[in-house]
Amino acid sequence: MFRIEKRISARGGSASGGKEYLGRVGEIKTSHGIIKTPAFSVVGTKATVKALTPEQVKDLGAEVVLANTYHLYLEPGDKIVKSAGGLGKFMNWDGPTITDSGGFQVFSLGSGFDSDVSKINNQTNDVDELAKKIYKNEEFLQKGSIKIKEEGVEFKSHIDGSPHFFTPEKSIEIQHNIGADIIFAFDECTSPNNSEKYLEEAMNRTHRWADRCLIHHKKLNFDLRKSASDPRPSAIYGIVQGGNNEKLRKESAKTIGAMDFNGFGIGGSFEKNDIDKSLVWINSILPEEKSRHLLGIGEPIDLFIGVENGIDTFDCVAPTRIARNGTMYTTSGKINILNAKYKNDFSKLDENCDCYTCSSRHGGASYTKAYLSHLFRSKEMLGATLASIHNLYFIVNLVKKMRQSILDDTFFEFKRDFLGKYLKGEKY
RNA sequence: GUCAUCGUAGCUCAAUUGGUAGAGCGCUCGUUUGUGGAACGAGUGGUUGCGGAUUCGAAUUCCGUCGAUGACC
Repeated sequence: MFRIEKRISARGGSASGGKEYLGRVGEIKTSHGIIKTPAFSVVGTKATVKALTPEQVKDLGAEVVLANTYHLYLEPGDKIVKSAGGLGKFMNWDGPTITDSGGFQVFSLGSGFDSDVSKINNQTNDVDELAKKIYKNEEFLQKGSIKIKEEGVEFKSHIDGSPHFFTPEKSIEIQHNIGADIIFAFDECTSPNNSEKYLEEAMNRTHRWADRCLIHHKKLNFDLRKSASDPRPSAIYGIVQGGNNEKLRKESAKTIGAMDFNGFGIGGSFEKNDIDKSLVWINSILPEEKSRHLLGIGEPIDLFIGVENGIDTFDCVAPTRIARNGTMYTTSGKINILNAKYKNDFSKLDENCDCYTCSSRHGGASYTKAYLSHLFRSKEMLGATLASIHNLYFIVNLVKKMRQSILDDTFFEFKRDFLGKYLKGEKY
């Protein structure tokens, strides 16, 4: 299902310094179309890209949508999605789809709950402070609102508090009902505040779960081929864990990489400034002929790091989430449209952007910062829509440009030019 | 004109029998990386209409004054 077209040239220009690079351009074939990689998958957790119609999502250039197992299981229920004809039909998206397994919710509703940790660790290096956090975190895991067991994970619904039990088999079953083209193995997404001992324990559990997911997935696909007149079996990706630990990351890549998955997800937490190191550890080990998805990463600088180091697909809520809250990407960095200076600024959001929000190519005047400022200040829904279109276009297109630059042998020049402007001279 | 009620942050309002002024919204700034997030955090902001009096101490009691609202002449 995955084909590599071209690799970042090791000899390509002085910027590469003759180093070997893992980055590549390729294609993933799904039964709902081809994903040209590297590609950014937009996130539509509950079978909708928040604030946008599927037509708008398509128009801004998105190729693939990622939805979430846990959320769709809770509402409206995976059986309803199945009855609707699957995720794509249900939400009126005819392109490729992915579902995440619910493994991230083990983190976000578990040790990440009610705390300010995210999967990117950008916090203190103070050893005592870290020790305190690790202690607090593991205390929480003992008595928190989720319980992690060998068999699976006990959840409490964030909607009504009702109890639910997810096993690897259950997650795969739900994902088959939802019916995305690519599904993920059920894993445990760990926190940056987990101790090494816990990371290892969780990683080994994730590996055992990966095995169970694969077996159950094959069984369901086998049944599907026998019964359906138009079988469209999904592909399954295994997930590499191991946190920010070199030994564990390598071990996980080796173990998961050796299993019979169609591709791989790279999950868990990262150190903000060391994402590239982790990716080199992992992607040097994963079989290169299979595709790799970096879960939940989507800041421009991180996307460059991912593409350079062999990531084929990404997904991230950042573009849509920050858009709804008034932050927008521009070629010269992020701006908060709610800042006072934009009230009277009648310039375009981004002079260099061709999206619906910024460009007059769409049959009218482009929207001004002053207008967007007004929409956000008065909490008008259109603000979220225009900002989401812009941010998604910005990110989806950025990755497309990276793809083209690899084809043109200008990846490093493009990276230098883009980040030079985006970070306004800051070091990267 | 008379009587009543009321004047507290930009706005709407709090403040136990007098103990030295708070909230929500707004405003300013920040955060957001497999969506518990159209969310969250921080900051700014008042000689309590004005002038007196009583008291150790007044947004709170008393007198005067200005203003608002209502009722009645």
